Amino acid sequence: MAWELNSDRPIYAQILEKLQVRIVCGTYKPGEWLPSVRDLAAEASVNPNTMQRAFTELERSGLVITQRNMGRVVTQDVQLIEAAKHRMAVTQMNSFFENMRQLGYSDGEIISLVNQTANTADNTNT
Amino acid sequence: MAWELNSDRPIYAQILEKLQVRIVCGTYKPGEWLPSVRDLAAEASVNPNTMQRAFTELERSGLVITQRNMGRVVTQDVQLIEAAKHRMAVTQMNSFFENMRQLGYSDGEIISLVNQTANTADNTNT
DNA sequence: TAAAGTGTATTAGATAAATAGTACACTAAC
DNA sequence: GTTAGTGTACTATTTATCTAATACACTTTA
Repeated sequence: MAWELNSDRPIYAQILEKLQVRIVCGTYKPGEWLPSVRDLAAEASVNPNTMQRAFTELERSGLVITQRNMGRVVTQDVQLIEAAKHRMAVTQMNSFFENMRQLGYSDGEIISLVNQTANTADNTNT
Repeated sequence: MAWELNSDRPIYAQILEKLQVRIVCGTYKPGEWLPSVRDLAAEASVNPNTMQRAFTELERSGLVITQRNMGRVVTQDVQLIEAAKHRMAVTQMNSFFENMRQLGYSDGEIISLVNQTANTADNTNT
């Protein structure tokens, strides 16, 4: 599983986002036990402290529940997961529109460009 | 003019992007003299060294030309500016699609959501 | 009981980024 | 010539992040 961490943002923040994505997109399923902090840190080639910090931040969203001395599980509250997914999508949408408008594109142009991009097959490997 | 710098990324990188945007969207027009490093630093509430670093990086794109001991001007090469604008738009589009797909949305759903968001009037102040 | 595996906490060191303060060489305007 | 305003360079300090290396309390399992 690729983590693809780069150095232009704090690593713990990148890990936090990736964990959120994996939960809302179903890679980690509701009620499922997560790998241990040490294992995930090794998988991501990162210090355990860094992974721990990412989880500490992730706790607050309620998407994972820590069962001390046993591990962590993904919440079984599918509505909470769906709400997080929706919230992340809205954030993506708004920042996308804001950035495109700042570049000088009208909403019509944005829609047109989105349709073009969606109809292009080879835009997944950029 | 609002700079809206936050701490989750290097400040010089954020400034660099904002300067690029201001050039491609016409806030700073072709051939126009830019404010001095010291003035811009004061305007952005940032150390002059940080603003200087942003400009040093910006030089490489060719969007601004430094005339030593006199100041900096925006390039008059409108094709270069247009190319930069297009490149930034493509980058925005691709990362947007990548992120939305990772969240589990199909291209059809993305297009639908984009249309909804564009038709919503109050999404500029989020 | 003993061992292995959890989350968690702590201390120390390394690195990058931002700030602060100062200085230099040059140009334009007075 | 003098002064003000450019870009640029330099050192030192502070802060945040990441790493490294332990250590502890607890649960599960053998």
